[in-house]
Amino acid sequence: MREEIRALVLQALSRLQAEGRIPADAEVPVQVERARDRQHGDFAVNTAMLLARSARCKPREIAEALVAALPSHHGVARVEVAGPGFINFFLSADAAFQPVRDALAAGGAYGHGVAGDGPRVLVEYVSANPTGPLHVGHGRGAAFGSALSNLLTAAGYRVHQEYYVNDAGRQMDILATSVWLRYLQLQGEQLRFPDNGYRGDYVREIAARLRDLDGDRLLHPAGNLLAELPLDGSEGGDKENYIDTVIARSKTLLGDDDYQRVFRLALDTVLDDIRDDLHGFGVRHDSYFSERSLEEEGAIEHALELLERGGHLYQADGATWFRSTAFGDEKDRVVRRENGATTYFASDIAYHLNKFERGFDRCIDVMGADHHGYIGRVRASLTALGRDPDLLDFRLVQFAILYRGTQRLQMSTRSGQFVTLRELRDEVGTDAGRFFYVLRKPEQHLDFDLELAKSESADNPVYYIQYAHARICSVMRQLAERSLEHDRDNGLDHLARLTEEHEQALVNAIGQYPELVTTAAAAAEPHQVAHYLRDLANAVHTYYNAHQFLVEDADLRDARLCLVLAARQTIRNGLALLGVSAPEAM
RNA sequence: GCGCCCGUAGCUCAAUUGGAUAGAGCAUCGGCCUUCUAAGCCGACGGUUGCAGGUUCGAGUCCUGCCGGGCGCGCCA
Repeated sequence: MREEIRALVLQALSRLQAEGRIPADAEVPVQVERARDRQHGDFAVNTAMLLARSARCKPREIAEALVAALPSHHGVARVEVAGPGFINFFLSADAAFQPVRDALAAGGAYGHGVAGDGPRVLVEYVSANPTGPLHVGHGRGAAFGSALSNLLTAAGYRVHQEYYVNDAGRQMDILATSVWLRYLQLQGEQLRFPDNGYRGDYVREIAARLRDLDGDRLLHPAGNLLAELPLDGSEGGDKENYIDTVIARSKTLLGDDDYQRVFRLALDTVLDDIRDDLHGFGVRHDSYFSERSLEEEGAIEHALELLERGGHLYQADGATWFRSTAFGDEKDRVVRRENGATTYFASDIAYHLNKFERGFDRCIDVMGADHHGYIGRVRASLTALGRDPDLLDFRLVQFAILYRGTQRLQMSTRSGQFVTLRELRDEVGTDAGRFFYVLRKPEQHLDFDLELAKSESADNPVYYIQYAHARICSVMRQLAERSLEHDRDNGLDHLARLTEEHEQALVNAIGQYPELVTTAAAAAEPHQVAHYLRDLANAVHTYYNAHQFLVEDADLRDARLCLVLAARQTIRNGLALLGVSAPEAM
């Protein structure tokens, strides 16, 4: 309908231009927006106001002229000029009920574009270092990225969801070494654990598994490991230097094959756990992309070579630098260290280049807001490589601050308080967890109150929406109990009986869903879906309280049931985008 | 110091991306269950959108400068 109104206005415009009422060269976008207020009809057009200057004429006069030139249309009942020069469109009753017919006909596809023919987009999210279980801090990125992916899919994009696995860095060596040290302790070796080692229970569990699988094959006397070590941080030394020395010695003592054995087991175990955790949270990536594979397949050298060929690299202080300042970055960045190793940034250049080489039309990186410093240099590298940096979007997700009632939770690993995503899921459930994480726009800090998320009360917006869905299901159960049946076709034939204000408000809300999906997808803002659903649920509850659906009059009853079933379908579709279930009973 | 993000009702946040009288929830107060689930509904109270300028038919939204808060500024990942 929106498009049809647009077409009508365009026709009126060209008529006025032909008559010379407005300049022929005036280029004005015709924006059809949904009226906020029922008083202003269904749709509003602001074209007259935009034309005022170039036409040197009062907006209201242009609006009057436009209305006069407007072709008639069966879907439009009435057109008014209002306010400073808005043109308000009132839909005919028949056109106004179209959303009900659409929602019932399309079912799970209502509001969702045709799948599989849009641009290909890569959404990268979570990408947490596989050095331990997911933290509640990762939960928001997971919920956001997943909802965004669903939203883009619904809007017609072909979405590929990816997790970038940082399996190549020093942190991974610290993990592997931590596991081995715990393994040695399990075998009865006496040694002190490094300050910088990973101390979580999961490290001991991996160590125990290593012992079960490999017995004492990897056992080395602790004496060999501990001989002539520098002082650790708590001993007055440098903890970074200490752990690096322990890592180096572990590699020497174990040899390449055995060290890799420990490394792989640690990585695989942690990654399996992360995957399982995400699945439990309704989050599914299509692929896990290994940073190490970039190295192994020469992708990093490939990227650096391209930069070199373009003259974007130079040598200084023994290292190789990328002249990112030439592309707007604050300072140049090292890509190859003095010791010959490439940096994490070099991997990132190669990874992003790889994304585009795989043929995606667009890429979106969802990451924590603390990584925003990375945007400039990654964009710079893409530009240097001859790619269009505007095809890569960054969505920064701010931290979530957890509360238990009014008490703010400290989320340090050390405190042993509520820290993992799994614990959060266990406590509040996937539905509430996912909903609360995406309730706020991503760049806004999020206060996540566990008590509220758990509460089965009116305060809890998740239940409010789910309850609206369950109530409609309950009505249908009541219908069956009364040995009545719903004749859908009869209902659709009598939609005109739905004349109550609450009914029109509900139809209106249902009709907004398709454009909401489009808008929210374009803005990459899943929170719009959450807010929309709250409004839709409110329209359902209000209607429910004001009117009986199961009335004697079969025509009216069938029509009302068509309306609430359309609402139920819309709630279901919207909740699915957020990864939240739509229970039939509560 | 430089860069990015954020300042909206007592609290937590929206605002169709520049539109009409800035809206919800919570909290407070007052109503509604003999009727399809009260996890619901209706009403009241609550605002100089951090401050000061600017841009235009129109600014919470855009530009400038302040004030306040968060994050970032490694040959770490």
